[in-house]
Amino acid sequence: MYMKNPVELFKVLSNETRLDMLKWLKHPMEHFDQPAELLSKSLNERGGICVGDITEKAGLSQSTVSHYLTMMQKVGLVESERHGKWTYYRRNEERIQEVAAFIEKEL
Amino acid sequence: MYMKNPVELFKVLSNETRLDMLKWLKHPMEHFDQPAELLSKSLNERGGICVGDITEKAGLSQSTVSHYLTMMQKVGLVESERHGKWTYYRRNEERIQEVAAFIEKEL
DNA sequence: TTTACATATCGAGATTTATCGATTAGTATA
DNA sequence: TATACTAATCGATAAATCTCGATATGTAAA
Repeated sequence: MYMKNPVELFKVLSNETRLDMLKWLKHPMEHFDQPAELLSKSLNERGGICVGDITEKAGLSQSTVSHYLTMMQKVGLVESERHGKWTYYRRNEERIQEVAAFIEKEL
Repeated sequence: MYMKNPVELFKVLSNETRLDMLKWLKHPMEHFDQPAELLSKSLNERGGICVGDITEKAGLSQSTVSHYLTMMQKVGLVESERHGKWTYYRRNEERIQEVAAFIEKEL
């Protein structure tokens, strides 16, 4: 079981907005339903959502949201992919299951 | 799945000492092995450890450790039982498994 | 090659958490 | 009941986190 720094991970998880973001990214279609002509902007081929859309949904500043996403990426909860001007973020489901397994067996 | 306030829970988990305490309480015999004549002070019938012993092990002040244990109890990670002058704390294994299940299925 | 736009980073003030020593509250014993 | 001891609470300071606006960086289009 690999869990390098549980404290950092839990710090990232101890914020309402960041938890919301994980939830939104779990079901992007439900939370980011846009007109069809905008879908190509919002959703890349693997379901990632761009920072701008997440910012709008979160109701916080762009800098804060970008910072949050970077934190989440650093502990492996999400991964990102840049396409042109946009950076798309999506959940790292494997990592999330690792976290669950860590708590179940090692906490 | 019952998880009233995940943010509070994760806040409690985002501290090295509190994580250590959970680990110590998981295997009390390994971490609190005392001379036989002191066992009755250290261990109550269900494996709880008293605040004094945890304080000594943690290397923080008594007030801090008591505060930490109270936090952990409030989110259900541990439970306590008072016997005379001592309050014995032990893990709430059911709750910990609930947390794992929450992350696995709902995060 | 300017310009425009999306995201990332920086610096700072407000809020929250960590941690202590001192004190208070319970409990048992002399 | 006076004393001693364990744990909980209180008040305060230091450290960390939250969050913003401003600025910088990267990319595409004019």
